[in-house]
Amino acid sequence: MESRIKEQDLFCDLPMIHEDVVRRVHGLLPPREEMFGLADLFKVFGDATRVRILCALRQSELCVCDLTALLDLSQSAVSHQLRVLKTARLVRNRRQGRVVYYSLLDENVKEILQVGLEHLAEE
Amino acid sequence: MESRIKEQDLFCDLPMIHEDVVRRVHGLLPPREEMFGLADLFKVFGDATRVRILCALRQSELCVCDLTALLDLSQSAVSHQLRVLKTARLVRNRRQGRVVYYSLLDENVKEILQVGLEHLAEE
DNA sequence: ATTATATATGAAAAAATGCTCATATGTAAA
DNA sequence: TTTACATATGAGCATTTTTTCATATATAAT
Repeated sequence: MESRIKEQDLFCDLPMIHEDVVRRVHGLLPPREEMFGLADLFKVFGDATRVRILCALRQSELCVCDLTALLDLSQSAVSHQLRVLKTARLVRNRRQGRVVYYSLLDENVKEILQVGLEHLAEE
Repeated sequence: MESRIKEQDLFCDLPMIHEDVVRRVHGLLPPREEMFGLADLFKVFGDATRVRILCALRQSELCVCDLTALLDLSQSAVSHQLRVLKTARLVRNRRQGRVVYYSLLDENVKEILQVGLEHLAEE
């Protein structure tokens, strides 16, 4: 993955650096793990197929077949992406007979989509 | 990229599909372009290096050299990612002499980071 | 039990992404 | 104008990601 910041690496060897600012910002950064987690979270949102799935589930619980119909993708591709979404804990599912229904896990997921959409609207 | 949804593709040929629900959800989906734009937006947030850059810029305007010092990356890598961030209109820059300072473009970017961090905290 | 159907999954192809290296550009100082 | 330095960028490589294809699993109906 990536190596830890060592103290001697905190500042580059160039003369024009703003040491004081860098040191202060470094102290205010979220923990490393948190930033990596944040990137991983957004990464899941960063795919058109998954966004479309999430937007659909925002309206209603849907089964895999429903989603396959809505998106122009193979059932396999949809299933694979649903697994990604479930692993990331953005959706949950329940089985009824041989049909598996998916829905958004919580309001937070809706909110993230919402903030993103609002950002796009403001341009 | 991806082909348009044709009317005959709206429903798959399986018998157990919930036609009514799918049709309703289809009408409520954001425009195709918007969902693709949303995915592209989150894609930019979906990388640890860029998230770290954004978290740093959340605290203060910084020059490329500062960022290179904060992250354990090459100046080239930082510059490349800054270009991605700028193209996505998440950061802006100003030149002062030969130093280029970067900062977040607007409050919206902070907000997106914030919502993401809050989601992580709720687990 | 056998067949049908909805979903899941492994492997491999295909596509996208991020980094490094070398080098270019732009500005300032000598 | 020559040199130095901060930043930018193109090309190539390595890695990751997403899709497809074939097939497996799970449940229901016959």
